[in-house]
This record gives sequence, structure tokens and C-alpha cells, in this order.
Amino acid sequence: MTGDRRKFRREGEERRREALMAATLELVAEGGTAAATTRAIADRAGVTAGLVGHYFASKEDLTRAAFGELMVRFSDLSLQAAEAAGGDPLARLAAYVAASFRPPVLEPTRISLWAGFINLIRHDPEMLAIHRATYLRYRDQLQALIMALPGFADPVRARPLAIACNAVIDGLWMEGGLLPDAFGAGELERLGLRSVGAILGLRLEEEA
Amino acid sequence: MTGDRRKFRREGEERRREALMAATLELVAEGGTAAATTRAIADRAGVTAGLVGHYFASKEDLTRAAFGELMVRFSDLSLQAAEAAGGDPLARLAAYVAASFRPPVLEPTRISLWAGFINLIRHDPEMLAIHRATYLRYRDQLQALIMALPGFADPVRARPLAIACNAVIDGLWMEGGLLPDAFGAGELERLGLRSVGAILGLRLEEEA
DNA sequence: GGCGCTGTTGTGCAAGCGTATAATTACGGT
DNA sequence: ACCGTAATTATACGCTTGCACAACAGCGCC
Repeated sequence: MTGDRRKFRREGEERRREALMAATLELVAEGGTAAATTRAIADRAGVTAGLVGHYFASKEDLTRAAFGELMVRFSDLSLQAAEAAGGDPLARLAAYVAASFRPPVLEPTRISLWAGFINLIRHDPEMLAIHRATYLRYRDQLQALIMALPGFADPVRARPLAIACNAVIDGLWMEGGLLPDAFGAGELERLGLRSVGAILGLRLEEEA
Repeated sequence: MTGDRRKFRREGEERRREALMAATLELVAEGGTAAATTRAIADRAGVTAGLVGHYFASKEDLTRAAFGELMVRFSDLSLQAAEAAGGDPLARLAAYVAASFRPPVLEPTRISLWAGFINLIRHDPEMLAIHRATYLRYRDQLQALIMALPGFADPVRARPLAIACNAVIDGLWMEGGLLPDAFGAGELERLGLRSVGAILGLRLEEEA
């Protein structure tokens, strides 16, 4: 009668931590940080709530780890697209920009995650540090691509250009993510390429 | 001995609702939506928790009302700056852009509020509707300013330009708000003017 | 094949949440 | 002056949360 205790398998520490972080990210994407309760996370990861405390000192700790994981995992996606575009600097930049408006960078999941975590950044110094590192890394990639263009080698000139290009990409990305039906198919990508081109004084549309 | 019941004054319905909404906004700005509990809101507004239920059907209802209030209150700030700039279309546009990077539009409070509410937009249809209306209103203002420029009267051409200009402003605004110390004083405003100018093929820097 | 280590479970607790409701009291009408 | 009414308070209830802790059991080791 009382033998209904749950069966379980022992897993390595790494596997369990990853499963718990993945479950956290799924839940944040679906319902914001409020939906990522300890019990819901454990349930999603196929364990019981008590185990969460065994692998993470606190729920805050788990949240931070999951956020960091997410950022690392996605940080080089656009760069990979650029490198796949070949050796021409203009084509590489165009590919980088265009990739920001296509899956897997522009995904409903990613926007939900970003929206769920963004308010934590303002109140948790460690979260802010992760965000800062990710943002600067992304911007540096963009700046390197710009400096590879003929006549753009000066970093003092390239820095503000990279900031502005990054801003217009982020702005379009955010608006497209929050109001998907306010824009036509492919409109954001086209606008992104044209705007970045305009800021740099180039034409990127036909490069993508 | 038992006469320690709290003294109170009767206020009009409007005053109380406004006080509760203001308290909600303050708390969201300080600690995100999680900090805006019924009891904390009531405390901040100088009443007891029970009264919240008397003026708002639910906490969700109060949150929505507060968000709407906030958006209405700030929706025309940049436009006022444009109108104060006189009759020259170029100067008006420059003033509008520049105002986006100065108080009271660019304030830590506003960024905190935006960050606190942004994840609710993704899961509450009414919140999304408020956001959509505000965003489109802002963009339409920008488009009208652009169409007032000589040679930009065509709305089919002005629409994507307005979207792009709005995006770069939003992107810079967001990044500046989340990482204030990553940018020099006045750098964002200068960059905003230059970028919007580049997108439109104009020079705005010396107009502000 | 038993034993010990520790990953894992189940339970419970204190705190805080939103909200419903009865008791109180301020205030305007008469 | 007082009386009705509605604004306001105080209390309580059911629920959920994060977390602590003791008991259990899978798995490697001798």
C-alpha cells in the first residue's frame, strides 16, 4: 500500500544542473519569471522540488545560472552566419545583420526570455554583469566587422558606428518581437539592412 | 485601550484611484512587478490593503490601469519638445529626437518601469493593446514630422523611415538605460541625431 | 553479497500572496 | 443634531512560495 515512492535514477551533477537550467528557461519563456517556481522547474526537469536545493544554493542562484547559460549559448549565432558568408567584408556584415532578423536569433522564445529577464537586470548586479558582457561582446563583433570594411579601420570612428548599428538592430528586433503583426514578412530584415547601410554610408540590401 | 483603530479621511474616488496607481508605478520602478504587492501598494498610498479591492476588481486590474496611466502621461512629451522648437521642420524633428535622450523621457525611473512591465505585455492581451496603441502613436508622430520635411511627403516612403528612426531611438534609449556607464555624457543624444540623420539622408546635429 | 556514500524523495513549515467580508467610522443631507 | 450610507479598516481564509530536513534507495566498492 505504501510502496508508491517514486522511482529514480542517479544522474551526474552536470546533467542535472543542465536539465534544471533548461527547465527554468522554458518556463520563463512561457510565462515570465513568475511562472518559474521551484516546484514547476523541478516538475519540468523530471525531479522533485527538494533536489533543486541540492544543486543550487538558492532559486536566485539557479536563475542566474540559467540566464548565463542562455547568453553564452546564443552569443555567437550571428557571428557564425557572418563567417559562413565568405571573405568579402561587405557580404559578411550583411549576413551578420540579416541573421539578427531570422531564426534562431529572432524567435518568439528568445523575445519571451529576454522580456522575462530584463527586469532582473536592473536589480541584480550579477545579472547586470552577465548582460554587460554579452552586450559588449556582441557590439565588439559588429565593430570588428565594420573595421574590416575598406576605409573603416579607425576604431575611434568605428565605435560610435557600431553602437548605432547595434541600436537599430536591437530596436527593430524588439519592436518586431513585441508587435509581430505590425510588420510585413521580411520587412524588418530589409529595414535593418537598409538602415545599417545608411548609417555606414553603404548599400547592403543586395549583399544578403 | 482598544481605541487604536486607524484614523482616516474620506477621499474622492478619483483621488484614491490615482494615489493607488501612482504607488503601483513607484513600486514597480523600484523593484519590478514582484515588489508591487497589494499590501505594499496600499501602504505606499497611505491606506490599508482592503481598500485596493474596493477601487479595483483585482490586482491585475490595478496593474493595467497604472500601466495605461503611465503611457498616456508620457505619450506626448517628445511631441511637446518638437512643438516648442518652432516652425522649421528640420529643427522640429531634431528637437523631437533629442528629447528622447533627455529627461523626462530618458529617466532611470522610466527605464525601470518599462523593464518591469515589458514581460506582462507578452502574456496579457490588454497590456499588449495598450502597448500597441502607444507605440503606434509615437511612431505616427515621428512619421508626421518626417513627412513635413521637404521632399518626404510620400507616406509609402515615410513609413519605413519612421520605423527605422524609431528603432534606432528605442535601441539607444534601451541600451543607455540598461548600461548607463557604457556611454559618455551626451553621447547617446549625439548618436541618435546622427543616426536618424543618416537614415533620412540629412544632417540634424547642428539643428538641436 | 553486503555496505557505505550520496543523490533523491517526501513532508512540513513559516512567510507572504490576493481577496472576501464583517465591523467601524467619517461625512453629507435634512 | 442625528442619521443613513458608503468609504475605510481589520481580520481571516485558502493558497502558493522558497527552503530545510529526515528518511529512503540507487550504485560503486570491497
